[in-house]
Amino acid sequence: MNKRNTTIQDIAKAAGVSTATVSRALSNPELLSQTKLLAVKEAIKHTGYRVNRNARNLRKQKAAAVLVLVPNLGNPFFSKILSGINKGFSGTDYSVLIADSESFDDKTQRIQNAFQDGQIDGLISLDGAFSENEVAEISYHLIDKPVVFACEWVENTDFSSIRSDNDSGARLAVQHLYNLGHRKITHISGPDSNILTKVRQAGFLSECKKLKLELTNESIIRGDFSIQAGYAAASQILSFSEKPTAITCASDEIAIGVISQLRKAGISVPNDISVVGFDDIEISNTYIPTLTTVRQDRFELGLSASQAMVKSLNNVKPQLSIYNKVIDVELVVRESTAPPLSTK
Amino acid sequence: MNKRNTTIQDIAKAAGVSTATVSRALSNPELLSQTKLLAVKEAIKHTGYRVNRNARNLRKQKAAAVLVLVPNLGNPFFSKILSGINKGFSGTDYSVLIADSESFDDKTQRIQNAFQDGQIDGLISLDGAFSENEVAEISYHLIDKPVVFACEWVENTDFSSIRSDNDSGARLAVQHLYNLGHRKITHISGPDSNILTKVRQAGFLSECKKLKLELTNESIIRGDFSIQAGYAAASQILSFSEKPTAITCASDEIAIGVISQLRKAGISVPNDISVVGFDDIEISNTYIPTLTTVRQDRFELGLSASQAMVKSLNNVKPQLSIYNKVIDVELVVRESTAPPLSTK
DNA sequence: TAAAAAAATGTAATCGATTACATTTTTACT
DNA sequence: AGTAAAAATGTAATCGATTACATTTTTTTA
Repeated sequence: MNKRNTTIQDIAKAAGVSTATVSRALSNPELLSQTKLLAVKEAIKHTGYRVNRNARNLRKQKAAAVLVLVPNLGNPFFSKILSGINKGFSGTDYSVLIADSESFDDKTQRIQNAFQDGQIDGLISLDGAFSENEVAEISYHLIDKPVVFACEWVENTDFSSIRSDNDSGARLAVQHLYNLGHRKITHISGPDSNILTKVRQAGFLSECKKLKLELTNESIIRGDFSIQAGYAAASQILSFSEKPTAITCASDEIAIGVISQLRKAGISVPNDISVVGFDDIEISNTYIPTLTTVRQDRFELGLSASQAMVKSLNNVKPQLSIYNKVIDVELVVRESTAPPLSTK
Repeated sequence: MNKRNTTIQDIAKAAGVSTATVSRALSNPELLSQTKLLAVKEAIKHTGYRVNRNARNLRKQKAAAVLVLVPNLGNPFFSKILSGINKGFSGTDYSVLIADSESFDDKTQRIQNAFQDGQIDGLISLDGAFSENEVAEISYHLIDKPVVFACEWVENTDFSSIRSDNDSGARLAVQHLYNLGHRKITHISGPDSNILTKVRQAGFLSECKKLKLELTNESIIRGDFSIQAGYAAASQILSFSEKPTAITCASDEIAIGVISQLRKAGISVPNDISVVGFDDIEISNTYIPTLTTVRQDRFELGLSASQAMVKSLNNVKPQLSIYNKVIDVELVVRESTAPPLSTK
């Protein structure tokens, strides 16, 4: 089994043609006569020949691979996005490399290296946490290399991005609560620097204003996206003199943390306080109570991102953000929201 | 920025040495005199030169990449394992390719192709669902190519594998319930064909026998690892004339499904029935009730697998399973288990 | 200090496919 | 039928690093 590899030379000999013809049979079959094409195909089938990627890539100066940068691979939130990305590349002959932002201290460097090493042709980043400097670095060194942001993105750049309609999502949550009769709503936000947080919070505030809901400095609690942040936020809320009747969260994890902590304090969701999450992660549909939340189509996010990347790769276009897409979100009403006590 | 790449020739010229010397400076610096080494290093630093992976790999007949086969990328269970795998390869110059078993119909073919194409040097499979034929295929064609199974594995093969101590896990769950006073326990198992299921179920049965617990044909309910399977199992249990006082599950998802469904039928966990999960996924610690479960160290699983792979890769050893490892599990006692009603 | 051994360095072939350019064959047209 | 245009095919250079083998330099040894 392990002599020398079958090469294009072998095929050429077997089919009685030149190596150029074999190569053409592989990548531009329409250039060949039926006769030769058939002969080559026959020889290929017969020997089980497969092209050597390294040789092809070296000659073509391609990597035939794309790097996916994930902020934290251990976080299950990203798995569905990855799945979508993978789907988008199946059928193409690109490989998907996955890297975890957390695992190296200079991700900009790491990205540049990967490009320079000829390891990748493009970058899909689920991580939007890049400083202005870093973006400048990337833009400068990676001119005409395709970069697509998925889920998160970086403000004021020309990079393509595929994102959920976070603004609408935040508004839908408020509207839903408003329609149930809630008038005092608190928003638990994510980390300051995060773009999703900003947009969702802005949507929340804007919609509250639109509905003429009172806003105080207790209307926003800052956290991160974690369950622990939910715990902390719940504790804060418990200390408020006038408690909200409803809470919208920047993530489902926060929502779960909040609910779990409120419950420990004897406050029932949704009887005493309603809670809306964001994302619709796996567990939301089976948590007790099941979670009313804003669904992001994570698979679609990944799929669209990879499709945009494939297009970019084929056109060898500069990174002008030709491929931007905002994906609709949807409010999923479940058990964690109900009319406020006063109206019952 | 985008002229010709800096090559080893450029460095050679700049440093006043031959290309061979530059190459040695890169991979066998100990062969060089300080003088030349320094000159080369200087030139490299100065030009920002990076080796072209395709050229190197072509010449060395390596891919410098490993394929990770995931049964279902969309399932968050795998993300922590992936994270561990990634960690294990950071610092090496191997890339990690990820593929989703679900996304192609003939995974054996896919694996072989990846090897033949020179795309990968090794395979880490989180997917243990290979038929005898498939294993034979792989063994035959991939002689001396390293293959490591992580989490799942295939019986009666020589492939390396890193796995949790599933048997102990199952036993720990039974012992815990037994100690609480439970005498009638039902196990909700996973899909028939799955190796994890088999081992956990065997552990359950064996431990029950050891403790002289009565076993009936209602002692095992077959499902899959999903929440839905938990729903279904709960419905079945509700129909039993004599209900168990405790349930052990082949996964946390099942456990959550069971709890959620029992609750809808007015049965409280742990007051009426105790439930133990398996895995300790993210949510288990915040589900209501928080879940007593058997923790698998998924990160460690991935890390060990990648370390075994790196070793195999370096030794170019055949796939004799030199690198097997069983990782300890741990029972995490939380709220979903309590003494049975009768003893209260 | 000369010869032998060891260390350092260089030359050039090599990995396997692609493709610019050259040549041959076929088709189309007058 | 003869020629121009188009299609098919071939030849050989090329992508960039590695390494077998050859050669030079340095160190060791007698």
